[in-house]
Amino acid sequence: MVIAFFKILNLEPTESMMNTELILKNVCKHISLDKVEKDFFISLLEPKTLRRKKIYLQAGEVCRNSAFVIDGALKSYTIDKEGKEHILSFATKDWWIADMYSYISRKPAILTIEAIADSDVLLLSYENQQLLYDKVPKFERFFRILIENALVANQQRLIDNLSSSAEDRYLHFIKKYPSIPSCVPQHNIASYLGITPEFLSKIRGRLARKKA
Amino acid sequence: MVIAFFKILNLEPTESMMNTELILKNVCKHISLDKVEKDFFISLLEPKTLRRKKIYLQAGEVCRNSAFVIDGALKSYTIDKEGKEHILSFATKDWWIADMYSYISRKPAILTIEAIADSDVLLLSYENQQLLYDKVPKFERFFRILIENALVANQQRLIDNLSSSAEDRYLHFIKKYPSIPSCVPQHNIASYLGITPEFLSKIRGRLARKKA
DNA sequence: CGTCTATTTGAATGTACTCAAAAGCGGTGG
DNA sequence: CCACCGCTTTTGAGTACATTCAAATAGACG
Repeated sequence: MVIAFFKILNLEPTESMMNTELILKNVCKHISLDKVEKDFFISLLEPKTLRRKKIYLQAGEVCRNSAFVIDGALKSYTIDKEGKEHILSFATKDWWIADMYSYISRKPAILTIEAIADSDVLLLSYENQQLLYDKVPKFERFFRILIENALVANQQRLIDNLSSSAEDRYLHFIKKYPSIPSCVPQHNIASYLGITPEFLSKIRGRLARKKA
Repeated sequence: MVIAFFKILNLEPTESMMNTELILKNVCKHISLDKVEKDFFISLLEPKTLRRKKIYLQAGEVCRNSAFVIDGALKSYTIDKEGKEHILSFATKDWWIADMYSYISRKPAILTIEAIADSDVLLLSYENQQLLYDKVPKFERFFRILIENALVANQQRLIDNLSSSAEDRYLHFIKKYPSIPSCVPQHNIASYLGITPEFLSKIRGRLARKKA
């Protein structure tokens, strides 16, 4: 909540306040940047603080930004015709989140994005991203790689959904994302796995009994 | 099967034989190319003909190429521990197919890719793709967009799987890909939808009776 | 025409869901 | 500090959706 603190004092956030280290490290995993490029990139970001339950993007609006999570946790989800929430993705520290469809097509978002916990994010607007592509073409590569990885992860998840039981999917989830269960309510995890909260509870009961 | 014909005669396929129009049109939907760039791109492609049931990529091997389908139909799938096949994607005319994970990581493929019908494809090797990125950076953009679209489609499918019944998923599928049911056996569609062939048959029976 | 594979049909079963109610768990105020 | 509130999780009984297994039909190809 560092950024929030400076916001309250009504100071312009500076680089040091923004905790740019994390995002630069994230980018430099895939491309190398010199000082000027780093500074330019950082200058395009807008820090933002979200309180728990704050809806950052409402389905129906155009998603104008990609958000990089510095701290906290967000979720993206759809609401079906019966009013049920289905979580497409979580994003915690060091992850990006957006309604990809809306962001790239400039059409109304299908997803709603909401803070699960108080969160600090850095926003990169679509316009700034295009600017970035023009001035520092390396970023085409960075975001291509980012999306490639997202696609692969998504495909894995799809295969998982097609081939595994709810129990196996849950076990796989807590193994792959051990940090998430601690910061996300259980019924959200059920939604992500595509099962009801009641059933997830029963699975957990069964597993606990099995272990004992 | 034009390419196959020339292969039999042992002639080097030329541009005109390769039906490059389709792939160039596919590329030029997103980036514009001059003659030299087009020719260079085409020079990096390798035409290949696959008979029905031919396994083009075996899980465990490294996926060295992306395949663009000129004609025919392919599927990518995994086999689970119980020996059941789960189809991740189909590819017909004007689509790309690869084991994305293996292709970008150079690690053993998770997916097997197989021709469902006799097919003609154009292969772009990983090395040639890197070459292409170097010489014609616009292609970074093209493949980024391609993957963005693939990611969005995948996310949609995931949401669909989380939120809809098998019947709704089937209806959605035949609406979205009306051309596929005619060239793909029904049990493959069941596998894609994540249900058993028997159950898909029952759904179809129910729908037919409903309509009448 | 016979063989092989794909699809359909039916009965029994299992996995996951619905609905309802109870128990747990922070917070907040008296 | 305890009592109460709202929200999440657990538990249980009954139900629905989808699977398994087995057998019958239908289609495709030599």
